[in-house]
Amino acid sequence: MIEKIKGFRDFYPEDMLVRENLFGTMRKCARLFGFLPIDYPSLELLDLFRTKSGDELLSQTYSFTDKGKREVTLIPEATPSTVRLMGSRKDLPRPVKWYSIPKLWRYEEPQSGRTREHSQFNADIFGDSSPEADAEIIGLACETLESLGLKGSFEVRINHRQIMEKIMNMLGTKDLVAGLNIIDRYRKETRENMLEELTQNLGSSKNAGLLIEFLSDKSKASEIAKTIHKHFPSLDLSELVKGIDETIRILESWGYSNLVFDPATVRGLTYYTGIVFEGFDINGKYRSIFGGGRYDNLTGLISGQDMAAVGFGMGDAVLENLLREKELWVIPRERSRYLIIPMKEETRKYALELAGSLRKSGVDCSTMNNVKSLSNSLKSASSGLYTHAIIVGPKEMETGKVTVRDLSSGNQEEKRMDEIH
RNA sequence: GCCGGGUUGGGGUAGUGGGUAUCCUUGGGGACUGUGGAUCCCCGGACCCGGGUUCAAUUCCCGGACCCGGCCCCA
Repeated sequence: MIEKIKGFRDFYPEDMLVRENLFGTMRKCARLFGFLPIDYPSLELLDLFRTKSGDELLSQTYSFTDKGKREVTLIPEATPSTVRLMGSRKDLPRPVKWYSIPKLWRYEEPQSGRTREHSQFNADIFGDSSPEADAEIIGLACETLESLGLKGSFEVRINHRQIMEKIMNMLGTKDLVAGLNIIDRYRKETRENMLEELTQNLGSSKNAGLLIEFLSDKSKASEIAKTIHKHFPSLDLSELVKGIDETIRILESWGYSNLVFDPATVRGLTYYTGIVFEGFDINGKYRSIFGGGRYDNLTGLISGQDMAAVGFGMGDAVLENLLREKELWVIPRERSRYLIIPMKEETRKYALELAGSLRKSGVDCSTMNNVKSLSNSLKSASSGLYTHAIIVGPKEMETGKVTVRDLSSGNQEEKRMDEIH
């Protein structure tokens, strides 16, 4: 027996039926918001990811040199490929709204909610820098989770990169990127470590203390201005706050709740330029369900043409953890699956003919291809693969009707073929 | 890359420095000849891998792989 590769997953029908439904919901929601599907290779030149990231990310790619001596990698994220597609089609009317559900790979130690191969629902809007576009992106993420039955089970933590940059600069940061990186670890570190690292970064323990007070002040999203003013009364960020306020107002008008302003959400990636956000389960038990933000400069780096862009990614692993916890990881109620049971040898051919015509009319069915006692046949039929059994014996052949048995209730009735669906 | 805990048929388990490795379940076959999705009978299937200690290792020791979880990092 050959083992499968570490950190990769097999999926059996009982999970695939749920997963297909999950991805179906994502596609349906994307289309509701006016996004169109794209896809791209699983393998790309490593250079595509060099552009925007440092050695750290590159060391965590599933990469190798191919037979043509090219450095290639299984794609670790969706955005660079999406941007590459965007850059090759300068004829498209904007805004461009695309979604995809690629498999992504990362060479890291697997742990809860993180595997080496996962699927990620990804959506982006290009060429629209408005607060409305930000709202559409976050709204799509929210709508997807709500469609899955998670309304009220998650919150969206929202922040803005430029707000944080202004604050960090005011507090005297010596290294903005490093500073944001420290903030990104806020919920994982002890207060002492935070204070020490931020004091180092800001060169002032007083300012580090002020910043920590601010970081811990998660508030309602509608009160961003108030919260910032409370901590930094001298700072005027009204222009920036205006945009993010508008985004939040739109989201609330669409009925999405549990939006919070969280100064500690900054996202690790360096390329974000505007709004940033992450979705978490309300108990904070899992890693982020989705995350994203505005990255107006990245398209320029990859495609040579600057373009506004905002997007998010939502992985399947954490989502599955959460759905299982909420007992929502269930095979959806769907179309019936019939098993046609021939009672006698002489009815086998009839059973096959029946299957043929049922399929022509769009009914999912299989035939049992051997003849056993009826109780044994029903036992086989009740393995969970089928919702109904169709019993055909000499009697049915004569009358032209069949006996249809509901395998969950045990009820059965005589039906004409055109009554089966 | 680092740290902790695991690993016995497909799934769940019992047990042991020595003989045919336990039980349940699932799977296959049969009896039972149109409704007991039962019952009964039969069959298949496992000690993660490598090295060491030992007369003898599934069992003890070391290493590795994989699984679960944590760190780092987060796309």
